[in-house]
Amino acid sequence: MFKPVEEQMKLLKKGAVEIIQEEDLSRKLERSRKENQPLRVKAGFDPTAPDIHLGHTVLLRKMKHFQELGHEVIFLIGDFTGLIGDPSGRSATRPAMTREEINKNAETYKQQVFKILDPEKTIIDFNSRWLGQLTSFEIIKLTSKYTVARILERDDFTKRFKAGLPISVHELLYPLMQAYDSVALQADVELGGTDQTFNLLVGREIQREYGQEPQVVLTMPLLEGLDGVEKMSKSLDNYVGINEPPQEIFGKLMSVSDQLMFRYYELLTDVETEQIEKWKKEAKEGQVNPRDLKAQLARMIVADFWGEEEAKKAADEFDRIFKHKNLPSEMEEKLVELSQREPSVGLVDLIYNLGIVPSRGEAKRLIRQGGVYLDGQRIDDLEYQLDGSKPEQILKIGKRKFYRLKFVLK
RNA sequence: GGGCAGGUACCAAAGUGGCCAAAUGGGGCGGGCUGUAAACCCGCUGCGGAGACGCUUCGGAGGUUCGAAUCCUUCCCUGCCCA
Repeated sequence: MFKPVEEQMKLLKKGAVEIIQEEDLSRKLERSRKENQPLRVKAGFDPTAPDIHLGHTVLLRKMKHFQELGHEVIFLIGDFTGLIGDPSGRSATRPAMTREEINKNAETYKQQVFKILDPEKTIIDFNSRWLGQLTSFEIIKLTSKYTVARILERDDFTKRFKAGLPISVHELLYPLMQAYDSVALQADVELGGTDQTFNLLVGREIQREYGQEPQVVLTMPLLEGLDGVEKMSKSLDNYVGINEPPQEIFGKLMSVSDQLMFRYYELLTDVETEQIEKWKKEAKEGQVNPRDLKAQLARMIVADFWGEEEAKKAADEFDRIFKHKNLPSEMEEKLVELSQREPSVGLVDLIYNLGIVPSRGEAKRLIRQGGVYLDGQRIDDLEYQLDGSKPEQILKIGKRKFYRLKFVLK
């Protein structure tokens, strides 16, 4: 029932930064195959960020690989952390979340996560189930199994400590709590981002202390955001949310650099590494137009979340607007009411009043700089008056924003 | 509790009585080039105004001054050192 170990390893290694220890993983796979027992694979998630973007999917996709190979994947929601308020975000102490909030977030998580994971095969669990049961005696016992010096080895603790930034005691406890999750779940493998390496390794130590075979740690890279430099995050606004409309996802992916495109192929698709390398070479030698590769990538990713049909539509629409410079097939409509007697309105007022820009100054700036088109005609006159007797006009702001203006006279 | 250093626009950071709506860099936005690439080039980036200019801003409040981001008082916040 399980595929040969070598074949499994190949898929599992794709995109991974580190596997500690690779031999351990082979051995576990070997045994699982022999005993026909799936591996227990754990990945933890914070209950605070229910808005999933492509960065999160790197890990989810790896979980999916395990599922496809027949293993048991546990999607662990760190609700215990949420309940007591994890301050590691520093600047402002994060307020503790309520049970209701966490449950709500968990629901949102499920909806989004199952766009990638197989709902039939995914076990969702909450770590409060066991962490909430620990007695203070047991907690002390747990903390006795690790030393302060070792905890401080963790890179960000070291940095904060050296920089004189505060580290509260319970933050020191988190790696241990997370490690205990592995004990409770008897995890064979734990997945996480490279930023989690330390915590994942503590899991190995603690499992050993509790007489379990240590888990294999598999880390995935943090996905670079659209800028290609910073990691993808909502706060930097360089992300692609998986709930965004197909058009939006497609467009954002097309704006990515060629270099980043290959990276995305590696981490966000199941295209084999050899194929990607081949494309890389071909693109460099001019045999393939990188644009086409990018369009294909964008289409694959849209298809993951919206299905093949929507993806094709998004691709066609994209070509339509940017390759053939046509109007998009669907545009946001804006109703403009004008008085019968004087059916005209100043362009600046219009843009501002429709809420397209935050201030009149911004509207003027756009016009002055030649970013405003009306029915395909660039308008750079600040005084320009729109004629409301023409009931429908197309307003274009910048390269991507289109509005269908409908004038209503009363 | 004592001592010290700080809090400036979206972020970083200069400015330490008028020339400051505030240098510079990043980010963002618009334009050019292009493959809606990236890189690069140009411009814009508090609000109102076509403009002249006016108004609101440099942690909060109050004060000195013809004039304050800059000086004084006080309060709040952050970090460091000592205890």
